[in-house]
Amino acid sequence: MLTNRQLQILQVIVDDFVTSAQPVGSRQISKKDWITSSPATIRNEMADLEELGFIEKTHTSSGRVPSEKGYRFYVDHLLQPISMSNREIGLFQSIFKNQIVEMEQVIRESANILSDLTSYTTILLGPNVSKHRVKRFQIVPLSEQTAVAIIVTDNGHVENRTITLPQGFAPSDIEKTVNILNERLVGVSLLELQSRLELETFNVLRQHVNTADSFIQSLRNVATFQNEGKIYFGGKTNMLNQPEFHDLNKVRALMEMMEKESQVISLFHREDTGIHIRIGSENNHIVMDDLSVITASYSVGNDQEGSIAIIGPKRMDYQRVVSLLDVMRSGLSRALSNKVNDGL
Amino acid sequence: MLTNRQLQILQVIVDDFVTSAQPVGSRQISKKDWITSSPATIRNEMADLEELGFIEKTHTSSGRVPSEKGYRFYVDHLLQPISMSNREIGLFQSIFKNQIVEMEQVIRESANILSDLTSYTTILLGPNVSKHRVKRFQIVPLSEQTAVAIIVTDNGHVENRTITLPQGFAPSDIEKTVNILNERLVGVSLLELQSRLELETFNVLRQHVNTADSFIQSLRNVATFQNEGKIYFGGKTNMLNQPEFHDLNKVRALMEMMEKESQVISLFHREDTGIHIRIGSENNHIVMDDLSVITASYSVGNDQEGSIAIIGPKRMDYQRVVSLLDVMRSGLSRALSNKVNDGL
DNA sequence: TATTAGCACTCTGTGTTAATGAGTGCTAAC
DNA sequence: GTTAGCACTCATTAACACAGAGTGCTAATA
Repeated sequence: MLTNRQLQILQVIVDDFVTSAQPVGSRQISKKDWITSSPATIRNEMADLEELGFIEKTHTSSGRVPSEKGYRFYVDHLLQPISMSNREIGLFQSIFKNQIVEMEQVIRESANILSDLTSYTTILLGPNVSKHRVKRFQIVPLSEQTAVAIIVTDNGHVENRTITLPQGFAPSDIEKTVNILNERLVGVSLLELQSRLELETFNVLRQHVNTADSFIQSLRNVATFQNEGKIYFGGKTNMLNQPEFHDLNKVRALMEMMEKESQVISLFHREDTGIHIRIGSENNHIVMDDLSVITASYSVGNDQEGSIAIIGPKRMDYQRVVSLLDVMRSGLSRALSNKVNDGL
Repeated sequence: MLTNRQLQILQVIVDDFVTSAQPVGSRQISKKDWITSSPATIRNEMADLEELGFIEKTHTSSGRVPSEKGYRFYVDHLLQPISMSNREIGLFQSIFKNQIVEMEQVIRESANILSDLTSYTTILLGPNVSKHRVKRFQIVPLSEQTAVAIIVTDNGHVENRTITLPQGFAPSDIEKTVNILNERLVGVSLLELQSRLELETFNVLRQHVNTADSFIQSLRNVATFQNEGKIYFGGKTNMLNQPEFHDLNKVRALMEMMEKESQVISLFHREDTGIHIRIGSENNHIVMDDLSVITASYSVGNDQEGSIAIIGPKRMDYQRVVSLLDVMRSGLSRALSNKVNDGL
């Protein structure tokens, strides 16, 4: 168990290092006016904190830097919520107050504002369409052989695919197909769509219209969706301003990581709904060893729908980011839920 | 007018500098076996070439480097088409041969393959929707107050917007609206849609359905499109491997530039249809002073539809990139045109 | 017993100097 | 017109000294 003084010292080390990015020395700590001990005493305490694994030296005679364990302790025990400035509150309200219609726009703007306010990088995982339910099918013919298949979901998302029509497929066949699909599949979630299509409609379709196998295959194709939401970035280049990214190799590694969708998605921990913090190696990804990720999820209606992540250096302003994320999460949830419930 | 020997020397300087990124010295040039002169002679010629502005020294006693004027001359007079390797041809065919349905996927893949083959960055400007023509309108109600408006264009593109319905708007009103829109606006290009909507349909709508001003405003909104195609990137991080990007500030400036849509679009010169090369400061953008951009446009059907750009260091392999771009341009045009004409 | 002042020691960062090497320009010879 | 030879320039690198920041330890102090 840490003594009170040790807690104080750890807190100063983390706070100072977060703002200055420089190792913190005993003299620097002793200067804080709420710290009464002399540098020598602090050095002794620091030696103990180091032995306990909370802080590290970058070389024999340098000041101390928080270790991952140190950050973890800080985050778990020393973090205190802070309130936001008026400017910040204003910015948030500006996204949500306008009667905004396009969900995509709200999300895009949220990502930008978050990254502006934090000067870190924001990743926003959009609502996962696979939970949405089919509201309406539509097939619009483009030519003799091609058409566009459209699915509108209950909260206004539109999916579309180009499909190939069987030879000699008449407009009436299209109409029949659309009717069959709408009769049987409205209300089905996109996740189940593929199997329900297979079980309930293909046979019926074969009976009523001139269906070729290629057409069935096209329809299968229509019912295939990405099983993760769309990814939005904010402030991708903010990271380059952080001193830990003076190393070009790190920059490249991170940029390449962010180009790969699957790797980006693996940064999120979607198990749970609260705010989560992963520090450095806790992310299980070499590229992220010097970075921390803070995630939160927002909901639309009752479902947990999407996630927000902020990526910054391990030396991140955890307090601030956690507070901002919390506000943003609830703001987004409220804004998007209103939009959907708007008269259901 | 340059002598034959001067041409040879300039060519070697550009070619060698392109591959090595190191200033080229007289000895190095004399080693090429098709160069017969001695280093001293070459030095004299180089002094002349420098006086003419085709090459430069980085410092008093360094080898020579092509100037912008030198590159420009090289590109205008010394460039010779090269043929592609089997591997490359194979890669190209792999995109186009599969019966691909989604235009977006073809474009995305093209961008990736181009950047893989060149190890530069590719920007692909997708087809500009504003030239497409309306094939079908559709309005799908989501709730009492909201609906999704959908426009399908003649080549299968789908645009959609969420709109707000006037109070007490009945399903039959929606049907009437859709009918009026389809009767009057099918075949109109998206570019003209806004004005035609204004002139020809709003009055009719006011007569036949319970139209609120907010509804009219929503429809106006529906008819507003981005007037440039969507932007696709390939190999955004390739640039980081170029030695000229060892400078972090340049990296940041470039990355920030690529985040801004308008700046990216200004890189294209869409006046004309051929292959265009802009070298360094010819791009009129500080960030691009050390970079060259090669652009080409592809067409779908008869219209010039989209553009491809490859961004690399000024010290770029112009021959190779021009050849690749030429193949890609015609491949893309053919693939996308087939897709559209497919039975018109 | 806990704290603190003092001091030797360690490591980083910076500025200086010297040596090396690649390349040029010029002159004189071919 | 071409080329060999030579003096000169500049960038790069290594070696070295020195200042500064910080530590750990010891001995004195409250």
